[in-house]
Amino acid sequence: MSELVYYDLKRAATMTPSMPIQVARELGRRIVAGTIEEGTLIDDEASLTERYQVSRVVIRDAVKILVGKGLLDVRRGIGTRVKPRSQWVLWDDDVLAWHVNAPPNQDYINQLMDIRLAFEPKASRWAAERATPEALAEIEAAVVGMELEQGSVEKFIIADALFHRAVLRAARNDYLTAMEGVIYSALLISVQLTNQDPRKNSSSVSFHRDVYQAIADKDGELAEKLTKKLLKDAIRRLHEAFANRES
Amino acid sequence: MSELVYYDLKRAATMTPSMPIQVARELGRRIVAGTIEEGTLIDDEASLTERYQVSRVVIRDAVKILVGKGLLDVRRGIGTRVKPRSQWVLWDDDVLAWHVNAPPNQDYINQLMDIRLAFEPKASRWAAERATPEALAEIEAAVVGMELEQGSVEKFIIADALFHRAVLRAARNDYLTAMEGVIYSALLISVQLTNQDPRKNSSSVSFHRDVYQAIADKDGELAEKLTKKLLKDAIRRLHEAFANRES
DNA sequence: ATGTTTATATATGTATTACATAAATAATTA
DNA sequence: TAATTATTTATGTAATACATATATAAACAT
Repeated sequence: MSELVYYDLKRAATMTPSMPIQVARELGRRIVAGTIEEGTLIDDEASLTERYQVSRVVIRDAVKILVGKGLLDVRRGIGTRVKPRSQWVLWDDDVLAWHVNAPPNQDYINQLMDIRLAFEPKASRWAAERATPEALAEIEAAVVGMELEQGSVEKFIIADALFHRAVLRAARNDYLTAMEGVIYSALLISVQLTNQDPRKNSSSVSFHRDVYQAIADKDGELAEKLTKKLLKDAIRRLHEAFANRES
Repeated sequence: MSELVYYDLKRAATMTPSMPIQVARELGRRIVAGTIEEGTLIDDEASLTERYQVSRVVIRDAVKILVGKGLLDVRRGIGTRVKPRSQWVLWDDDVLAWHVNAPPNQDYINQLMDIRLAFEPKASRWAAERATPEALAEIEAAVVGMELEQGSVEKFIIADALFHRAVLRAARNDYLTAMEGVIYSALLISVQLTNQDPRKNSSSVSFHRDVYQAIADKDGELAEKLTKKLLKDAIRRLHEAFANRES
């Protein structure tokens, strides 16, 4: 489980990604994980051609993908350098996905959860105000999916992610919709960090149903409040896990 | 004024962008503006090579940039198709910049402002709670910049943008910091839509100073509230402008 | 000895040609 | 008529050559 689940959720799991994409992922993962440090010059095109046994065209394509995500900076005569993290396109789906495989970082997950706390309660409110019947049905389907549990931890997390995605979509704002990656990344990293079976939080599923009910009842105020509560509970459990980790 | 100011703010204004970037911008602008419609097949590589008088390598690089932003979908044997807007990487800086030059769209600016309303008040609160002295100084400098007005509308807008950016940075969350583009895009489009001199809103500048003061006083509650008020006022003025537009 | 200019090495940028491969369409055959 | 097989179209990859920006080293003049 991990990055692969992320790509599943994004339906971006092509059977055989093109060669430049494969190389870009390989390099991207290493950069995000910190294996290749910021400011470092990576191998030149000739060496990479050798290492990955592909033509220069493929290498250059791969590098260009990472330049687009702000991970690399290419300058002729000099080479290709890893950009400082502050300049990465953090909202990018691949960058978010690669973080799932990176070494656990408490500060990072805190930032993700803060962002969720900023957006999702508002999204719930807007969903209550303007969700279409289809969007409502999608949210409820996700709740049902969580309730069934479906046997595996992985499937439970996917159902959880689908719930939050459905709420974002119901809010009918393209920028919110485009934020689903933050949720996937946060959920997947949380599970790894706490190292707990999320299904054991007995209250969690009913919390989700309550949010759905508030949205279905078009009670924006309540939907916002409950979503905030739901997220703060998740954050609390994360902090508890950190505390245990230390000891 | 327009897209160029956006790039100024992002400090991305290279004197001479590489040829692939030039071609990508040309195509990107047209797609975002809707000149090239969704689902359309764009010209094939040979034709584009002809039109722009560059090699196939350059065309392919340009196309690949737009693929990275979700604007194009390339499939061999078929050609290159404009993806539906729902799949664009709306958070991308270039995509946001190109929207500034696109035909005015009320629904779009509403979405941008809703997003600002979701995260900026929270950002102000966090800024009040954790801003460093340097970050505080940056915010105040921006307020002073607005107060001086500096003669031109353009410079005033830039000062305004710098204020909101400084607040985001002060909140010390990398994902917030990476959202500055939304603010630039929203400000630039707003000015075009209302077609008013923003300096004429006499209350606006003092509102900004009030927000700064709350942050400096570490009063998160107040900072959040004032920012919400400031944004709602901006939204109200936008709606008034729309009303006048109709008549 | 120091500062400036000039050559050279290095690495990416662009152009060109050739061929591979996926997808759609047309032609052929059972 | 349906299934199969060419053929066409357009992108994917490879290889080579040369252009150009940058840094480093060498030569030179003061």
